[in-house]
Amino acid sequence: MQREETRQQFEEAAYLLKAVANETRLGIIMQLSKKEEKSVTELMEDMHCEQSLLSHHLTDMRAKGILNCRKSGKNCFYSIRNKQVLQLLHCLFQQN
Amino acid sequence: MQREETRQQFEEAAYLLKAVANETRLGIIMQLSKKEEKSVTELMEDMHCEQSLLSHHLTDMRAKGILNCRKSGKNCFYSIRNKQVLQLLHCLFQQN
DNA sequence: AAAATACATGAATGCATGTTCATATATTTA
DNA sequence: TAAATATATGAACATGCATTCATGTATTTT
Repeated sequence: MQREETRQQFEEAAYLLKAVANETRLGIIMQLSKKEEKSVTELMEDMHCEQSLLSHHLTDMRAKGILNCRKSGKNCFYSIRNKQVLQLLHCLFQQN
Repeated sequence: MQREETRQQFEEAAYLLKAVANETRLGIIMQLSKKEEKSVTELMEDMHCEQSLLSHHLTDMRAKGILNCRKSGKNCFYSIRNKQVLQLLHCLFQQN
């Protein structure tokens, strides 16, 4: 595919898109866009999502640099690290 | 997950994201964002992408309502149908 | 009408992803 | 210190997706 720099940009963009191209993940990002940080339990309740499934997604998005995690006692507070996903979310849900 | 309307919005958004979350597909969209419409051969050359692979992606994106196809003689001219992907592309590659 | 061109299709394969279930770990509370 | 709470992890499985190869089909050119 075209110039090498462009190709790499596409690889990176595709990587990011893949990392969020999922209903549950978009839900997580949406929730975290509303409240700086939320615990897993909080997310579970907001989203009616099963603990284990949520945890897998959170762990994975964290590993991919999309989310941050702050531990505090029994809780784990997640927040958005890669701000580009916020723009993406906005772009997807803007009301034109 | 949250209110049903929101859930559905997320499903739709995830569907769109999945449909473009791929290096080759982003390349196609980028090319088509530069020139209203292009034939498969033209895309092949621009992208150094194998015919069959390209065709699969094109067919699929067309089936998903992202691209349009206009036949003319031996050629098939593809163009962008779902304009939202242009916004997405712009969002992904804007230079801040 | 035969050959060439442009594109699509389908099978096969391998890898990635989403989900569930069971279980582990760390922390706190009783 | 035992039980409860919050979260993570890993195996297992099913499904999806990207890619390649071989071949099909339609159109055009010779």
